[in-house]
Amino acid sequence: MIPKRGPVAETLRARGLRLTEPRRLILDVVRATDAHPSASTVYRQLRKRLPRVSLATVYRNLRRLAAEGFLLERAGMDGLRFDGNIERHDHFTCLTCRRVFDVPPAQALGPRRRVAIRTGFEVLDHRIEFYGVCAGCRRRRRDRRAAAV
Amino acid sequence: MIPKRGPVAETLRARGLRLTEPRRLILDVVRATDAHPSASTVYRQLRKRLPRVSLATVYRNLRRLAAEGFLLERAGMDGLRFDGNIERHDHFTCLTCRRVFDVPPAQALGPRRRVAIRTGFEVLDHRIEFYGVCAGCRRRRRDRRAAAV
DNA sequence: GTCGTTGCAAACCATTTGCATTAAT
DNA sequence: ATTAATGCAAATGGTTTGCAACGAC
Repeated sequence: MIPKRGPVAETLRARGLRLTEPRRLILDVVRATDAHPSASTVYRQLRKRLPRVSLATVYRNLRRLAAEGFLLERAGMDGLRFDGNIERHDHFTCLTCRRVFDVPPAQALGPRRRVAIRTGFEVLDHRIEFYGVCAGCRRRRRDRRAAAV
Repeated sequence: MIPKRGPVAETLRARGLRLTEPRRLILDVVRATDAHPSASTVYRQLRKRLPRVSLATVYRNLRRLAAEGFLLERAGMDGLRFDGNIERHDHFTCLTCRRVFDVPPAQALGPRRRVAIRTGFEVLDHRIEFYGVCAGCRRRRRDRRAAAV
């Protein structure tokens, strides 16, 4: 739970921004999950705590919070997503259930340097997206197979 | 230029699909560039050759061609993009000009196996997204600095 | 001739914006 | 008191869909 006074409030204030109730709760909702929610998912969650909030406010705050570095904005195949985890990390997308999981960052400094040398580009950052079948879907697949026998 | 008869036409026919003029030219347009065009960019290009074509046809074909494996569908921060290069490869996004460049695939089998072991997920594929400043933007930046002196 | 595909227009849906009002500082 | 932020409603813009006509096979 983000307090009304604290590092978040101060950082915002220093930039002429205010920690309003909707803003505080929106950051709260996104930080509380690792499911990379969409704006409308956040909205649905938020309304439980703040029934009069508008979807426009959710959008405005998600973008603003991302711009200020409190959240990460991600473009998924299914639209805009928000990530409360701002640490460096990679992602794993389950091709079966489509869920996106956080995974600890890979040490891919090798490839990074290689790209720089090959292309003359200045490589500042990188993310790896892994694709496959998550543990739950593997189990389900296995069970289904067993049942078919 | 994709011929009316050839591997593409045959693969499509085998799946009950037809190689129509719009479809042929759409695949052509996307394959002719490495700029990861959006639907409307493809549309603009296509109309030069087929003035009566509709945007709906472009969308329908891009999705269908991607579903059939002739193109890759990519979600960029600026919407849906299509990639005519279906070989395994990674991407480099210039943080200055926003362009996305293809880069040869990195040998990241190490990280891949590591993720599998750590998470119990079955990792089938992965893509690396690199971010930084491309050669053109670096040069421009350098020139601007030189001019400022 | 069959049936997948097209063009057109309307529908859809996520996201954004204008504006009068509210609330954080 | 000042002015950023909100709720609401309307607008926007990219993407999809229904349907009659068309065209690949």
